[in-house]
Amino acid sequence: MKLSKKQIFQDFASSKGLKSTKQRDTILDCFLSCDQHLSTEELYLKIKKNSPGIGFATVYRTLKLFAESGIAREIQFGDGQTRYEHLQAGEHHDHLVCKRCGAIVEFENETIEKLQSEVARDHGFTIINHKLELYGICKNCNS
Amino acid sequence: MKLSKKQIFQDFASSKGLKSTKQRDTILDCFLSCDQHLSTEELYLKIKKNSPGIGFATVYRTLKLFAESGIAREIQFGDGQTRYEHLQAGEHHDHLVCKRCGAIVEFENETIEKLQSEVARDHGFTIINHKLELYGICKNCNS
DNA sequence: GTAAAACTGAAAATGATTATCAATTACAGT
DNA sequence: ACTGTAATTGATAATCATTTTCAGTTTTAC
Ligand SMILES: [Mn+2]
Ligand SMILES: [Mn+2]
Ligand SMILES: [Zn+2]
Ligand SMILES: [Zn+2]
Repeated sequence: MKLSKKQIFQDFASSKGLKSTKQRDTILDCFLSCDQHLSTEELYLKIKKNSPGIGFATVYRTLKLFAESGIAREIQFGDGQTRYEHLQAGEHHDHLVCKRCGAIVEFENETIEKLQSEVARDHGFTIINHKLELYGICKNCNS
Repeated sequence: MKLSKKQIFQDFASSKGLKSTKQRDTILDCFLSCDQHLSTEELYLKIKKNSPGIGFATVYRTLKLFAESGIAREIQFGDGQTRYEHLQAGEHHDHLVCKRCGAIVEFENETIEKLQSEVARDHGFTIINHKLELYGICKNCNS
């Protein structure tokens, strides 16, 4: 059976000796209920609506923990803000980004991934991770 | 015949009504004589050796002009610094980046590029540019 | 219950980059 | 060569996202 993200984070927390606090619970709930690819500030503003009192330093700190625990992935689309997306363990995808409206579409392409491995092998590299982003104009903005 | 980068920048400058200054000449010479993928600060420090007096604001401004003129490309490898690399008109390449020693290897792969176009087409996107970076451990650091 | 260690929010600090501004310089027209 | 205007420059201040600091608070093991 697949562990829930909440469970995964709890396991991570206890293995690290982190304490359980209501702030982290609040942030985790909001993060999980939110759309993908939110910036730290966007999430902070959402959280403040229901839970004023939570400081932005805590949101920054907590999102980093989510990434470390494996339930989130840090991404940057070049707009100067770090974003976080939900990460399903073992899954991977890349992104199409609309330069006009900011829309983000996810895709997976096994052939591209394979070719990347080949390129790395040809150069003696051991790949740890990669970043593939296609920037352009989306269907909506085109029509 | 292929225009030199110096020529290209001069043409760009005059078409934009930019004036010719010794600072820009100095920065252009240093940039062209330097290795690829230098950060603004790295270039600034190199320039200061021979030409103290040049301010870093000018280096920042001038590198942006180089990018605008088409002789340089802005790149970011996630270390928080913007880097600039020489750009041959019409050419394109992607990067392998060593997470241990920082080595950067360039590669081109026509098949990957084609597959990217297909992915974009399948999603109704018109691609403007893309970013493909493979992060890992290089041959040297592996052995 | 107590004490040690982790956590928190507010505020200050950081680091890369950009904007401001007064002084300098380039250059087109005389 | 002289002049006027607009571009350029370097120093400095300002931004902006993120991180650090720190004093007070909360968790949790004993
Ligand atoms: Mn995604
Ligand atoms: Mn390159
Ligand atoms: Zn769009
Ligand atoms: Zn290496």
